Amino acid sequence: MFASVIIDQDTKALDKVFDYKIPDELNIKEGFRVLVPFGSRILQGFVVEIKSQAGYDEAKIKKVISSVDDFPIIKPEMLKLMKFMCDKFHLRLTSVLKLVVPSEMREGKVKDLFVKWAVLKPNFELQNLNKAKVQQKIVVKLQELKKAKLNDLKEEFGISAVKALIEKGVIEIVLEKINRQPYLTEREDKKVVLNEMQRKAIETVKGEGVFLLHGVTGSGKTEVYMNLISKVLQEGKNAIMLVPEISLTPQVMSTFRARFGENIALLHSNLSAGERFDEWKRLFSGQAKVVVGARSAIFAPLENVGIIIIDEQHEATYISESNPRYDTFDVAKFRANFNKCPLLVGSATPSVDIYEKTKDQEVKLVELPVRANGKELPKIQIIDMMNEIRVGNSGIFSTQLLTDLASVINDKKQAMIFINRRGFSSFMMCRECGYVAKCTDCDVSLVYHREDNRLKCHYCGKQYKVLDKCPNCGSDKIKQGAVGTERVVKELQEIFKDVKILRMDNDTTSRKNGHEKILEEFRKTTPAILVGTQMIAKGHDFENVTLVGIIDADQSLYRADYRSTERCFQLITQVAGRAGRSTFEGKVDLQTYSPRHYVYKFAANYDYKGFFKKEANLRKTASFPPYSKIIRILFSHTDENVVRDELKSCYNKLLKVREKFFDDIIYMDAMKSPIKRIKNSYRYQVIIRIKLEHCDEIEKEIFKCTEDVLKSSVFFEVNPENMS
DNA sequence: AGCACGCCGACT
DNA sequence: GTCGGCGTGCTC
Repeated sequence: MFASVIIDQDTKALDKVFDYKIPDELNIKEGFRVLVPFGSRILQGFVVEIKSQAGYDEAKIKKVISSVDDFPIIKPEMLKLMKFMCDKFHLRLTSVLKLVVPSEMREGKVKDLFVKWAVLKPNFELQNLNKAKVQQKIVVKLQELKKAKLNDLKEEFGISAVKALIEKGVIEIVLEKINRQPYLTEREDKKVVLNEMQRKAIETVKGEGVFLLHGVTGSGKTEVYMNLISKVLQEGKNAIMLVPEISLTPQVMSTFRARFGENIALLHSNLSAGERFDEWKRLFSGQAKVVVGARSAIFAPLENVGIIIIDEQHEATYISESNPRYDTFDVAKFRANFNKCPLLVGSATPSVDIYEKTKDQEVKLVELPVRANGKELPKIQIIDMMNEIRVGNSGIFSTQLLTDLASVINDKKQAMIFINRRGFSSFMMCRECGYVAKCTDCDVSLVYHREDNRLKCHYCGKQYKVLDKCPNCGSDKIKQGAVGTERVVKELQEIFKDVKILRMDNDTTSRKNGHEKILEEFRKTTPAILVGTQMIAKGHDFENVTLVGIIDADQSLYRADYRSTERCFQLITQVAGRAGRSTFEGKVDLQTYSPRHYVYKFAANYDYKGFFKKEANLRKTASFPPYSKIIRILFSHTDENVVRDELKSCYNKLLKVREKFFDDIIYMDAMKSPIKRIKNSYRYQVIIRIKLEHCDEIEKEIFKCTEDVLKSSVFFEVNPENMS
């Protein structure tokens, strides 16, 4: 028999399987970790296939040296998933490998899935050790103790002596499975009374298929998730639940731990590699039956999965934008299919993309239209900042917001000020009339590029001169629209001198636990104002927050992205959800320079369906996803000439594809990437927008065009989240 | 990724 | 003459 082995080294040159002969005495199956001779070295690899015929010159084939474990590390489902991902996202097997196999089990690391005991072989030859004093000592010790932990021996006597004894056949290594201590957590069975809607939702989600749980903020989605997981456990099956990293707060984790006790494995970014590996092992061995974690938890080595849940479905974190680029939803769908179980995605603001799929029942819609506690959603007031300017207030804060802040402080309550500041690129807007510079061809906002002082369209690459006068009203008050957290804090502090004002953004939370410390301080201070970016919009419930201010709602609106309106809607809804979580009434002050934009009307009324209808219509007319497909091919290499040449030859082939499918390809162009150099690599890209009808066929042809790109690394993205 | 093989410069 | 620079290419 022969084994197809992938070598655990993520390079283009090694992205193929290497065939080895399996010696009769070795019991090796698919998914096994093996040692193989590779060139002049011995490397670790993973068996992806067992076959009776070698796909290589048999005279040149080498033998597998040994297996590392006596069971497959990669389970059959995961092997199939790896192959699926390679196909779907055009990845290398070796890249996908590191998602499926924890780093501890990869190259060179054979860690404590077992205790490795060293024992003496019964009939070894002592005379060989005459001169090796250290080795003799080891033997004496082992004669005394019968067995010793291999690592202890290595530490006490040095690696080389131990190694020598193993090579001479004096010591044998015996593996013993580690029995881990179960989790010690008090289980707390809080009986939560479910409402009719929740009960109905729980009943509906069963069998195969994708379900979308659309529930307003505070409608009790989490309770639905937990009940579904309990149900699955009762059936003797396992469950996977994904949440965005940012919402995996200590409170959320303890809620799940209290509910599922030792059945649960939590995978979050604060775990050390070792702790992460421990959880992985508990899942692998079946000790843990539920995994709750961020994106990568979708690769949990659970078998017999009864449900997969993705919370906050619209979050961009579910799309991996580096190294192995993949979309978690597709991975989840594959696993749900394989396990013949439901995939449930939930959100208060589903992506336009998935909501569109509910129309033809491709995704089944389950709704939770009211808050579980029966409370009204906070009132959202749209504040026209153009009007503020007209009445002579050109500051950051509207009179309304300042009045509301003052009354919050007076009531000893709390407020959150939300600032939208993502990335350094920004749009140009006239402070006089609200004009925003847009691309003439694409109807998306232009992005200011500092390095060459130009405005660029991220969809077609067209460039424009920077404006010094508004083309609409002639005013010179046209500038980039970005306000920083620091400035907001500073100005607020000047107005409210004695009030505690906390700041939370990437700068203040880079230290470990910086996040928690600030939130903790905020929690116990009244009155207080918390100023922050995206990260304050998620998960945290502060019962004293009665006011939420959104400073520059337009920021998300005019990002150079067809999805910017959708994001703006999601953001407002989420931020608004922070206000009035408890007994107090909440209010949201939404400041904008374009108050008549349709997104505000729908967001202020919490009218998701209305928004969807409008947005879907616009996308359909403009042929943007989900009514078309955007493919981005990113080339990068340290030598700019190499990327440019390879991109060019690829582009020439693409031109032929365009000729062939002329009516289906809406747009295609090659350009520099907006961030043209990252980590010393030059980045060029091709953007192609195609109609849906023949898109699979066209996609295949497009991928073919990049096959003989040799030096540059090539990445593909479908409907990219951002184009940097 | 590594490591071998290979074809040109300055040195015991 | 050869020791060694790192460019190119292969690893079942």
